[in-house]
Amino acid sequence: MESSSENLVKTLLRNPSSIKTKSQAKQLHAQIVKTRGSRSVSLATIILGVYSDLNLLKESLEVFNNFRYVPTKAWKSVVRCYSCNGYFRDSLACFVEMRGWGKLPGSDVFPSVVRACTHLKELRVGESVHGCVIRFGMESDLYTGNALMNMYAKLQVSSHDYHVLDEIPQSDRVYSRRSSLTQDSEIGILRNELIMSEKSHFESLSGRRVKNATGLDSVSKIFQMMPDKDVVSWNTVIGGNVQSGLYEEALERLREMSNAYLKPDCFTLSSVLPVFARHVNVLKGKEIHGYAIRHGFDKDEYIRSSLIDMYATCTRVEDSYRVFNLLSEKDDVSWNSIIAGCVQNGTFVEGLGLFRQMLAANVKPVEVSFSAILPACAHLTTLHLGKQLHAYIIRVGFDQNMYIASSLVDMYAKCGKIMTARWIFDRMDIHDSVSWTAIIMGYALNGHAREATILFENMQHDKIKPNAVAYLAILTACSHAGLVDEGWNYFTSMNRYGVSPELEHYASIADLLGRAGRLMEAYKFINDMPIKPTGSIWATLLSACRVHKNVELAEKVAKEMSTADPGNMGPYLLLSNMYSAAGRWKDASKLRTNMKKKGMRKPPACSWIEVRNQVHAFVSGDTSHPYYDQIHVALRDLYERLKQEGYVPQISEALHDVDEEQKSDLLYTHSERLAIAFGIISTPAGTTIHIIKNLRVCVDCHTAIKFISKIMGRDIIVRDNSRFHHFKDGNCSCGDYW
DNA sequence: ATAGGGTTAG
Repeated sequence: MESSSENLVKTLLRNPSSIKTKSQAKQLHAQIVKTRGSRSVSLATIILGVYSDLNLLKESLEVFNNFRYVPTKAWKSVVRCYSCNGYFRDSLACFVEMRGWGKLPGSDVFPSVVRACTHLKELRVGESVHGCVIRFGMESDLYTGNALMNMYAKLQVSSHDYHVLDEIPQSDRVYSRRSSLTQDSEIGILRNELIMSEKSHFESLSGRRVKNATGLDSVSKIFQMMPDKDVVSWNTVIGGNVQSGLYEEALERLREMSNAYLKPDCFTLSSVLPVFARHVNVLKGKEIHGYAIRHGFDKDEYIRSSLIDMYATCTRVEDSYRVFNLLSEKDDVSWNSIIAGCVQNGTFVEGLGLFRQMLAANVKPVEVSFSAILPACAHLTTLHLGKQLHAYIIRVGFDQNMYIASSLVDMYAKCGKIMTARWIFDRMDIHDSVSWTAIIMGYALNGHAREATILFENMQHDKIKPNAVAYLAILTACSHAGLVDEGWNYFTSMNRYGVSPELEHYASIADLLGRAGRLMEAYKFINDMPIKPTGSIWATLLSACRVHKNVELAEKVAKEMSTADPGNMGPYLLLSNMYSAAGRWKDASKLRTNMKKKGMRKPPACSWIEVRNQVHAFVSGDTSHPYYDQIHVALRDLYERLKQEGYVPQISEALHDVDEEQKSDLLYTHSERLAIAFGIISTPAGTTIHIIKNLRVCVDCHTAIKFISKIMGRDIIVRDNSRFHHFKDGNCSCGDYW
């Protein structure tokens, strides 16, 4: 009996990996202590190895702490065990101490150490470890190589940020943004020890990091140098390429992978699905979905989240919903995918609803959740929701996240709170082209063209090259302020900076010329464009014709427009309004009858206002609001005071063939006036009134609101469908130019 | 040792 168990112990000690459970390991340990005591260093090392391989941290540490002299193998076991249990700081600390004792690391410990660096987001430490790997000739180890690729894929900055970081010591940047450990003195000391002792890999190679002389990123470079590669290696390099936006490379790798007779698996598929989603059409995406189903991958939760995203990116949100509803367990990623899908496809209210459902389902929102939902508040101009989200963001400490900060800037700007937007912008520690563009567009929409141009220049001083969207922002600023020459200069400079103008830029210039009254120039510009003009470009010119009362050109443009975009009722509507304004009632009514025959209906003018966290909507001529009587009284009162101040209604804007009295009646039932009157009676004196309108403000309302701001001593901010008007002391920020 | 979701666009 005694000898047979002794034989078993011997067999097990010769082959420790045959121990598969905790109780087996503990029994063996107990047996050894019983028969041979606990003094044998080599036996303890074997036991520690067994515990460590089974991820038993507590047991491993008990053995480890009993050593008086720690053998190399024991160090390695503990480093591994710490890392596997998520104690990355301890793993690194142990590794540093082990190196301090002069112990030689190997392929059995590097993967864990690299993994610890990855999780701790310690790129510089990781690079030092990489240097160490090279020095010990372990770069050809499969597992170490895979771990290193994974680390660089996760921690290196993506290639489009690159120019920002080129000129600045990158270590500073990486720590200030990515590391949560900057203030952690313990790891700080650790880091310094490591960096002092192990020379950073890329510093020793070229002094240049991330990208190097070969033009390859670190991930691809390691991949190329690896002598043995398995599916994990391929998946990691493909995932890394996708993360850095190197889509072509990723797909090329995928082809090479098949040529190497390796079968793509779940990991491969969920890494490349986003590429198909963004660069190939729905059909290709469906094909991939089919492939996933045939190979049984579609039950994988990761694949499903990717599919939700893919269908949403291809504007097929219904299909996203279908996949989403199939999920048995919905985690944060699947929620965020469907929410982002809604928001990106313009169904903002649904997006907000899903966000609430996610919270109700006790799924904690992460950074991505907020940057996905904030644009919904921006587009809906629901400041109270945006503020609530902002408060939440501050409480959980996400306010320095680039994506979140940029969407907060955008949200506040779109809600007319340009100063708050600026405040957040100024407090960001790094700006990228997106955050710059958000603030520039914010100033543009709020009518502060000067500030927009200054920021546009500052952006370039900050070494950010303007891209197509940034140009669109600055052109918008110019066109809203009537800065024709500046706008034209920016437009012509685009090619010099390697940005080729697209349809939107041409549209913006056409708008710029048209608004400025240079109608014929605009007409010629549109006709001479290298791109076929669309209905919407003609529409901007048409509305310019209306503002500058050029009926002849308007008729011509309306014709062009209905050819370019036959289903659009815009031209009829505008033209009919112009006929009305010019007193050509017959032409107007003929056109309207025609529209009715074609089944076209005019969207109702609508304005809304937030009072005490509630949205109140008013349609033109609306009498259904519970406080309508008070609103009506307030409007009459206002009208009297306006008249005393010298306000004269511009009845041509009433656009209907009715007698004078009715015209002025129509004038003070416009939806924005209802909303403003309600705002005045339901908020304390002096409070700024924010109004949102779905159509452009008419000339008469614009004049009236200027008077109201003066008489009532109120700032009134009106966002119409293209910009903001800040009314103050009888003036408007648009300078009567809109 | 590997995977999915995010910001600007009249």
